[in-house]
Amino acid sequence: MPELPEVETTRRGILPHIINSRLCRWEIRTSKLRWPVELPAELKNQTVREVDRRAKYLVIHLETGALILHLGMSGSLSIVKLGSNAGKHDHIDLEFENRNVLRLNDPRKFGSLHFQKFPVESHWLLKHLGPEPLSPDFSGDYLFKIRRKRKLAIKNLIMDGKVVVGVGNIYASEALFRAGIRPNRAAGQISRRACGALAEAIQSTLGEAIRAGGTTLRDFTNSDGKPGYFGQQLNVYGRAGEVCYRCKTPIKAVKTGQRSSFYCPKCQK
DNA sequence: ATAGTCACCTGAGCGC
DNA sequence: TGCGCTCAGGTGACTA
Repeated sequence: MPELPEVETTRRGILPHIINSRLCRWEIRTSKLRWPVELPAELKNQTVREVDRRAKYLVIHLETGALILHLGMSGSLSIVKLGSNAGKHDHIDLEFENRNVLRLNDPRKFGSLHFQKFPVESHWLLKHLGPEPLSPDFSGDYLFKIRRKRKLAIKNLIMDGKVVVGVGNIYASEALFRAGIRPNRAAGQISRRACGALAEAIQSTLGEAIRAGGTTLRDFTNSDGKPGYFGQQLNVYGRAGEVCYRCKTPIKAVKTGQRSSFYCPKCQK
């Protein structure tokens, strides 16, 4: 269930349970995820130095490199006690010397796990990623510049990881609502002013969602402690036919690319 | 180079 | 209860 805020919430949730602990063994029950999962023997007994995030990838720094983990569409991580029974879609366990087990569950198997020696950014999955939305590298001016001559829908542009990372289908619709821009407007025709509003909307939407996810961190080790957008107010996503909270106009749904988008025809132009 | 489509996989929900 | 269809939070690979 992961967009950037969920991945960030997961990062903060697992961090205290594995940091400074040694990875003593692992169990790969299903290696057939998005790409074959195979971990080199050299990882054994390496200590977790840091748990980081890049885009929607969790980056678990060890001593000679890092694990790069993606949750795909349906992945989730939990911390369980050594020896606890694995369920149907519990594909991978990473066992630590403190008897904590980091367990990956992923029904649809779109997730992935790789190991990359330092420097981690050289990994092919990370190499071509655009700026983090919450970093100073991402701004209205940047968006304005990069959007030139682009004919695709603005929603597709902000969901392109080479442009900016971490904006998934839900938060793309939500950010466009905040900025007052229809999802299928051609990117190239968005004004400088609107690009500024959109960059801010992306940052505020993601930032608030991270803060909302943070409230569930305490329960992280419970398998049902699902952090994320269910607790949070969505203005348009999934609300086709219901009325806009702001103006009472019915929310519309459209397809942009092959994904559903939602918008208020009055608040968004 | 860009834009659009397909593919990977499982489960839930719906109409019949 | 069962069948078949559609849809779902992601994203690399492929095609035109």
